[in-house]
Amino acid sequence: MDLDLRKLRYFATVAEHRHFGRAAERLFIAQPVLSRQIKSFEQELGCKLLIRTTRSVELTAAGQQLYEEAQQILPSIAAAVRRVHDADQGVQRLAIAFSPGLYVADAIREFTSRHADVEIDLIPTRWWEPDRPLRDGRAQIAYLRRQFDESGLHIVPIGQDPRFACMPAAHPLAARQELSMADLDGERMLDVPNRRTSSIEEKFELIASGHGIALVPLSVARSYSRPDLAHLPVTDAPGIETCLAVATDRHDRVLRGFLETATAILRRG
Amino acid sequence: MDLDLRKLRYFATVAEHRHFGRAAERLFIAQPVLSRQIKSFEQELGCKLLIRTTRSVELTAAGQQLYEEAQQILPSIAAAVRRVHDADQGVQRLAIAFSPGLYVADAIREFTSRHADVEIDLIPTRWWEPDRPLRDGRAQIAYLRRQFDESGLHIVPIGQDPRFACMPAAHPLAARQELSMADLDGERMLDVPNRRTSSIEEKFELIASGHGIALVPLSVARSYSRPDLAHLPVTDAPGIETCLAVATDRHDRVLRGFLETATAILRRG
DNA sequence: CAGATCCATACCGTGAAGGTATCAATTGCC
DNA sequence: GGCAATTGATACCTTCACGGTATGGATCTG
Repeated sequence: MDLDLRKLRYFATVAEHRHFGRAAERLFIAQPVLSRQIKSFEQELGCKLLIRTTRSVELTAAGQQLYEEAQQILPSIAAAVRRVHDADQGVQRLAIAFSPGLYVADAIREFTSRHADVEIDLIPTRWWEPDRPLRDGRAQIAYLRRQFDESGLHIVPIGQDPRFACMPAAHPLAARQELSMADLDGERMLDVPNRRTSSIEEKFELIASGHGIALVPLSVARSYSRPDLAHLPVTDAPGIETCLAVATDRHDRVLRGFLETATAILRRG
Repeated sequence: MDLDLRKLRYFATVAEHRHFGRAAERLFIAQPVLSRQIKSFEQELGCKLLIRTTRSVELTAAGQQLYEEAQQILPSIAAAVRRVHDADQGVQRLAIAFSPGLYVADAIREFTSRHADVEIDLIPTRWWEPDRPLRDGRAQIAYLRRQFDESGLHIVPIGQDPRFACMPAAHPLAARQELSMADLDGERMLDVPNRRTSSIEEKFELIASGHGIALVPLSVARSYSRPDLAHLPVTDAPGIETCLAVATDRHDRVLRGFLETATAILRRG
């Protein structure tokens, strides 16, 4: 019924070396023991894993699949045990779910500088279900763009993320204090990432070299400031609403601390 | 050294019930056995997991952490074993990595209808490292926007995804059959999709409420059609290059089949 | 054909897991 | 306060899985 992790490790070593003798040596056990363990493992699983001749060891389809699974499972178990030991040493932990569209680096940097003892787990989510890790308990906080008000979640709007126009410092508009969307009419706007740029850095390269102007959220503008680029607030651009969702059943010190930090970040602008 | 999954299951059951007797009953073992196994488990891990009095059972911090880990580990192991059994029954499997910005549903639907015997694993990636699952063996195929030519990956451009202008249905241009980039001069263009700024849904909200026009790939236009939006092909807009990356070390029938399907999809338009 | 290589089998000792019987401690009732 | 009930821990026994050594059978090599 339970998968035996020791046997899984034995199997993974044999699969890696394709050789019982060398695998046994690596595992610090005698070769006959390894043969017997693998055989027993195959019986427990109910399927053959290895095709052995006296001169070669090959993987069956099931064996190949199990080998790939083992390469996921074994390190993840080791990491889990490490986290348990950390918790035993008093390390607090906060798992934050975020969709790729949301910029969380500032809040996390600020939070970790204040709470150096708290370990952060970043859990990437699929953008169409940003609340999933929250619901299945894998995260305590989730970043969302729009407002979910589904049951069991507590939504905390942490502010409008204002948008900035990013342009070359030499651009005529760069002398202004702020802009409106009307000022940008007729400007060449970069719809990135496009065929030439996919990284945000390349985007700023393009802007700096005069290929156009882009609208970016405050947090991006702040973290990519360079002397040859100007960022101007666009007063009437629709802000991007960012929310934090927290599960209703947990309200500890760490969680409250992060909410405060995240809110403060956006407020400060 | 190896975590004992049986003991982990025992512990998880005790943690769930907070009661040795009932947990033992659920596990179909005698209560003293359970007590001894938990004690042994704590010694193996090197930390206390439970605070027991004769009338109550509580979790320590380490115990709480381990309980959460167990809720991830145990189902994932069961799923892994299922996949191994599937593989043993001849079920082929294909893991596809994709960043949220890339639309893969059409290709997958088409592929599964042709290869009903192949199980698809969808692996969401962080957009800044879309090739990660490929490199660590968790996926056989990765969707990318731009051309990575890093070592060990084989890049297959599967075509230009033509771009459509998305605008309110009431917009003057919406009556046209097709557009050129010149027609869009002076229009307010929305700087999305930008993985750092906005969800797709929000983008279409903005467009519908008259805040601008956006260029979107065909696949996105097709899957987000709504009555108040119009999508018109832009004949001279540079297409968005979509690539598939495959690990160089695997070239089986299933993988080749998917490449063909994905290419055909984009060709058909 | 002889020797080397390599995996499998046979057999043995140790220890962990499961069982039953019972103890010790706390709670609750009278 | 004392007694019964509840609950987890301990003691002791049996079985079986895991480790070891010795050896067999098959295949490749010179």
